[in-house]
Amino acid sequence: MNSSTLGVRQAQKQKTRQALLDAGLRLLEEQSLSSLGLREVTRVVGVAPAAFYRHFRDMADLGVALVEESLASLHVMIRAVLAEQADAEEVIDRSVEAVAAHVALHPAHVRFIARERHGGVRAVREAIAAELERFGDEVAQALATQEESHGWSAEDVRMLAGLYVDHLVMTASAFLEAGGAGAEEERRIADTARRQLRLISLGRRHWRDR
Amino acid sequence: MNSSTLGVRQAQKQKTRQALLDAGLRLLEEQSLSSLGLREVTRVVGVAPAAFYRHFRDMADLGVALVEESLASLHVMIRAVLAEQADAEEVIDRSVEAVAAHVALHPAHVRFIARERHGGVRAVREAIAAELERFGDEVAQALATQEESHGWSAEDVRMLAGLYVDHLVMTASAFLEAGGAGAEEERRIADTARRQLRLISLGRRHWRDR
DNA sequence: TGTACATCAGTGAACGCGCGTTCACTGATGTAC
DNA sequence: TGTACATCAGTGAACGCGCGTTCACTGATGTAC
Repeated sequence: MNSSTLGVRQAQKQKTRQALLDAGLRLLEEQSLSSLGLREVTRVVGVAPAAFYRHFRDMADLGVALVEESLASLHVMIRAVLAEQADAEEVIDRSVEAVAAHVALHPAHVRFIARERHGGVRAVREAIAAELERFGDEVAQALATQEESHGWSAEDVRMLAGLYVDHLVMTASAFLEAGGAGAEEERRIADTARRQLRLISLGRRHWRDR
Repeated sequence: MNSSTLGVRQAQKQKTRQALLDAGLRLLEEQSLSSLGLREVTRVVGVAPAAFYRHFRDMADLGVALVEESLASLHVMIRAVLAEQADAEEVIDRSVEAVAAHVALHPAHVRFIARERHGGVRAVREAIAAELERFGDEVAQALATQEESHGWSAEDVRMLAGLYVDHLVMTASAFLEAGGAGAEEERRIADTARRQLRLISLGRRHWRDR
């Protein structure tokens, strides 16, 4: 056994751990983390309740692990959008499409973040806040390199980045709630999101000549 | 006994009901509605568990009642801000001050709304969504009468109103989380909120000449 | 005003149930030689 | 390669506990006459 291939024992342990995370995420679609029980999770996975302790200290610990998992995929999506080189209008269209696609692909992850961002478990709230702050920093860094940000203070760029990140989370959870409501409602949400981004983009363009 | 003064019995019942709501709100500062127990609430109030059923069907029912209570005070605050006649910069300053004051005065109400807006109890989520939509409509109505909205479509005005309402909720919960972090952090949040509102206001001013 | 009866907010005991945590254990996997 | 021992992921039984809900009840308040 070398460092890149895990032994059979480690591999099996990882598998069980992932099964616990998957089961937790699934159960969290219909409740909050602070009411999710350890026995519920192990029952779904099909292991003894006590096995849980081989992987997590308690449910809050599992929640923090879910934060990392949930935001990793979002991170990839955001990077892709930021990397694009196109005019403002096109970036807006692509961003809204990317958010819609992300929600369709990872609804449980998005729901978990929206639900627990202000939820009842401190450790999880803090993990989400820290991660979203890193997102904001990353967006700010990308914005700073763009021509429209010439002459902006670092604080102003960060403020705009925060507005974008908040808008992203809002739009994602709007798509999520519309999940069952049909394509009509989804189009309405996408349309509103695009117009809001256009308005913000306009404000950005005129920021210098206030 | 006439219709305006309740009998002793009715008055006592109201008092107990309010005590249950107050206790629930207090207990929800450290957990989510979906994990709050009926017995916890009655224990704090000092009544028998079974007494709960004289007032609410279950905890979700109590939650819906808390939504109405929590948003009533916010409604009053928003109306006051909207009624103001002043230049944009002044309205922004007053709005952010009003939000900060509201959070300082009703922290538990704000926390409840932020937490349960995307929480695990459907009936409560829906009650909050419906109420925030009414807020949006009201803000839109106020915006429509302003000079800057001349030539705007109703849809565009409603889109802007939605942006303001979302920003309000975001800012309120940011103030809340900063609650214990000192005046420094609060000033930073107020400053960011003001700049974001200024940028949105700029976008609004240039919306027509896109 | 006084009396007889109706209402109903709150009681207290009881129920079955699922919870989180502990513990000594088992047996497959890993390691040393 | 084979053997003897160590490790440790997962087991299964047990524990005490608080939960939501039910029920017949009590006694203060309300109503009709």
